[in-house]
Amino acid sequence: MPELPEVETFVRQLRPACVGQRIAGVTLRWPRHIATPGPRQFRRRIRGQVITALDRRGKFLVFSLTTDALLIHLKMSGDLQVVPNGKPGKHDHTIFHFEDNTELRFNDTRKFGRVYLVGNPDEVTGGLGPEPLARSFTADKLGDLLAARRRPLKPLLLDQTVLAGVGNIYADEALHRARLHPQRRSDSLAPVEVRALWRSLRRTLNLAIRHNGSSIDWMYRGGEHQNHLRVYGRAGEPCLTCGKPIRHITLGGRSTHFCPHCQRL
DNA sequence: CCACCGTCCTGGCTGC
DNA sequence: TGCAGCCAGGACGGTG
Repeated sequence: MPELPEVETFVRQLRPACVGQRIAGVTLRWPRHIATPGPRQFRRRIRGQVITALDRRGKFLVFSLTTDALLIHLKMSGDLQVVPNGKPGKHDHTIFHFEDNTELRFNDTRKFGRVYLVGNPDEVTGGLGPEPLARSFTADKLGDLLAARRRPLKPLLLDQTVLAGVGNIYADEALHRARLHPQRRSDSLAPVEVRALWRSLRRTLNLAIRHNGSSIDWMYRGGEHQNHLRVYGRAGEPCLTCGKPIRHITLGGRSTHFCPHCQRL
C-alpha cells in the first residue's frame, strides 16, 4: 500500500504523538518483523531511548532516537497508530510501549514489513536514489538519471535506487500526467518530455500528500486521494483527458494502467 | 546491465 | 455455501 504520499502522511500524523516519547519496552509478537539486530538485542538496545525526531526517507519512516535510528518499512500492508495501552489486535505484530502509557502499534497483515534499529540510518537508506520532492531534485537531475539507463520508464520509476518513494500507483499516475507510455525507453526522452515527467511526478506526489494519500480496499484508512486517481484501478473506464478506455497490462511483473491514446510509444 | 521469476504472507474477491 | 485459484500498494535474491 504505502508509497511516498502515504508514508509522508503517517509521519505527519504520528509526529506529535511520538516525538518526545521514551520507549519503555517493546513487544515482539512476530520476531521476524525485526530485520536487524536480533530480537533479543533489539529489545535490550531500544529500551530507554527517547524519540527525538520523525522523518521520511523514500518509503521508510525514520525515527531518530537518543543514540540510534529506528526505521520502519510498511511494505504492502503495514499500518501504524499510537493508542492507549491495551489488548493488541490479531495483526499488531510489533508494539513499542511508551512511558506515558500509550503505544505505537505496527499492524501488518501480510507480514512483509520490516523494522531496523541501527546506529546510522544510512546503513538502511544509503542505497536509495534522490527524493523526488527535494528542492535539489531538478529536471536536469531527472534527465541524467533517465539517460544513464536504458529501461522502460515504469520499472525505472519503481526502482528505489534510481528514485526514492515512487510505487506502483503513483508511477502510473505520473506517467499519465506526463503523457508518456510506461514502456517508453528512459534514454529516448526529449528535454521537453523529461521536464513534463519531472513536473508530473512532483504534481502527482504533492497532490496525493494534500489528500493524505490513497486508501484502497480495506487497507490504509484516512486518505482520500483514491478519489482522484486518473488511471490506477480504472481499467476500461474513460480516460479523464480524452475519454478513451484505460488499458491494463502487466509490465515488469507489475500491474500497469495507461491510456493508449494519450500515452503513445 | 537488465529481464524475469520465485519468495516472503494474508485475506478478499471471483467463478465454478 | 464451499472452496480453489487469483490477485494485491514492495523488494530481494537467483538465474539466464
